[in-house]
Amino acid sequence: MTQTRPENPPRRITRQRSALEALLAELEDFRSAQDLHALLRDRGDGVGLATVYRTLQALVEEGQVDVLRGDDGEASYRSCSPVHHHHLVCRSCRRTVEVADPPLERWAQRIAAEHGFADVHHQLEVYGTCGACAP
Amino acid sequence: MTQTRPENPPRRITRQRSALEALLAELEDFRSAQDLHALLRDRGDGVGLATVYRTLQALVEEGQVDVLRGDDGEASYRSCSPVHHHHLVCRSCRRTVEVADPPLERWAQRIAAEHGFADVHHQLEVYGTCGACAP
DNA sequence: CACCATAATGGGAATCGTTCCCATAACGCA
DNA sequence: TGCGTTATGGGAACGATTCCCATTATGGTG
Repeated sequence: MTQTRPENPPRRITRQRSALEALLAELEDFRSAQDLHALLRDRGDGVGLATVYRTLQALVEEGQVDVLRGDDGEASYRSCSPVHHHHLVCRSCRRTVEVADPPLERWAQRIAAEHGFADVHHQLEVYGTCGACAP
Repeated sequence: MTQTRPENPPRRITRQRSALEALLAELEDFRSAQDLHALLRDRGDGVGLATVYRTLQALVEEGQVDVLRGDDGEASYRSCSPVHHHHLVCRSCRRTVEVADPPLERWAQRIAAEHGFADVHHQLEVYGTCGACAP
């Protein structure tokens, strides 16, 4: 969904970055930056909030992390696979499953073309209530 | 996409609300609240910013307006038809066309069921560059 | 038409997520 | 080990949105 940028500006491996990547690797749901910042602090790997934001941004650009904007505008992050995919998100606990790309590409291209739009890109999220959260 | 709430709390028709609805009816692209606020001011129908936000919120709840969150988290609004639909948005000028629901409902239901998710809902937006904005 | 209970308004303060600034610390190649 | 450069972090700055609340306007009603 996000393209890796062509040039590779030297990116250093710092304790902070490693800590954040490690944390993200363990989580399987979307978390806000503030959330991640707090989790790191609790775990002992304190990282400045500004750094959390910066690093998260970098990870998104690299395509290693997906962002999702909540209805309140707050961004949530989650590590993701490098291939094109979409998400099935539990609206209650935010647990997330990556799902394959549906046969939508062709449809989107056609619809867009019919209206004179080019360079098409789509964005799809599926929301539901997961088994564990069902009453 | 948004359901009309069951009860109908008396909603008064004020000059401000009418002005905003009229403005929205003329526009066919997503605009930020601040944008709409400025447009109203320029046009002579000054409306307080807080009121613009409140009214916009009400219109969204009533299903008369769609919201879209930009990458920067800023919300954009646009009047919309009452039936289920999606959007084809120009990433340059934000001009928007409502497009029909693709044959996705069934796919979403199936995928969700496979993962134990219920009460499924999907959200899809298609981005592209419209004819007028193509280089 | 005047009256009233109540919902709506608006200006400014308050929130809150996110970014900026910049002096200091850490990385990694030579 | 040394050095040029990038990363860090704490606090200020920002910008969108919401809150507060005294004032005003709406829409029945008598």
